[in-house]
Amino acid sequence: MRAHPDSPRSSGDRWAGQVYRMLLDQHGTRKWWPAESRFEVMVGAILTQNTAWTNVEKAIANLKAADMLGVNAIVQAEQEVLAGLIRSSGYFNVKARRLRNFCEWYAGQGGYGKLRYWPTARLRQALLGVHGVGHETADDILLYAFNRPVFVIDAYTRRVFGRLGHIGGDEPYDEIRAAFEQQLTSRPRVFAEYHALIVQHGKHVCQSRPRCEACTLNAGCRFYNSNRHSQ
DNA sequence: ACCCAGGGTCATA
DNA sequence: TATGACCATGGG
Repeated sequence: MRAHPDSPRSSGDRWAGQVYRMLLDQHGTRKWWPAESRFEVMVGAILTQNTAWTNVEKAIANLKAADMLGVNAIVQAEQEVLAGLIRSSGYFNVKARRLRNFCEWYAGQGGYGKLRYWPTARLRQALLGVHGVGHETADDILLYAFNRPVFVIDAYTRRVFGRLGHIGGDEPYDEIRAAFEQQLTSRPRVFAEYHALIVQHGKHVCQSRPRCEACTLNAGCRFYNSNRHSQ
């Protein structure tokens, strides 16, 4: 966040905190990952893979209406039925299997009551071992459901910070995550707020590659609010 | 009609 | 390690 005056620094290793301030100034604080329970967060994390959140909302509403938003209900459900309920979230056959895989693992480990005591690193490895749970999904669950200080990297993060020139954008997931976590104090609340701001902002940032030098985080930038522009 | 969205897995080189 | 194909709906 703020650099200690005496801390050694190689040039440009403190951008994460500064950008956070800028985004906060522009967009203000916002509550994020709307959900009524930890389990709903976990389900949402899987359903939102490469999918607009509005489509996920409908799927979750369907699960609730069918009284199916629970570990046991999902494990016991017929795949066709489950797939039908989450149809709006896209990739419904794949995601139905992923939900089941996750829930079988989750129940098998004793649920939140047991998993809450696992160290973050072990929990991440276990989550990544669930078929259908990758880096981002695992970290979504760690941050938003388990309240662990994990910085989530998504397509918006790569785009926004790639355009700012702080990263290339194509680095491996854990490399970018490490960069953020090393620059910021380890607070889940801040990480969650930051991720929300990045997503909010990312929707208005030009997507052209290679990045345009004139595209900045300033709302006054002539490319702000345009998804695409030449060069 | 085209492009994109809060990814992940698998086959291939 | 690094591409490409595939999964699929809904909104702009």
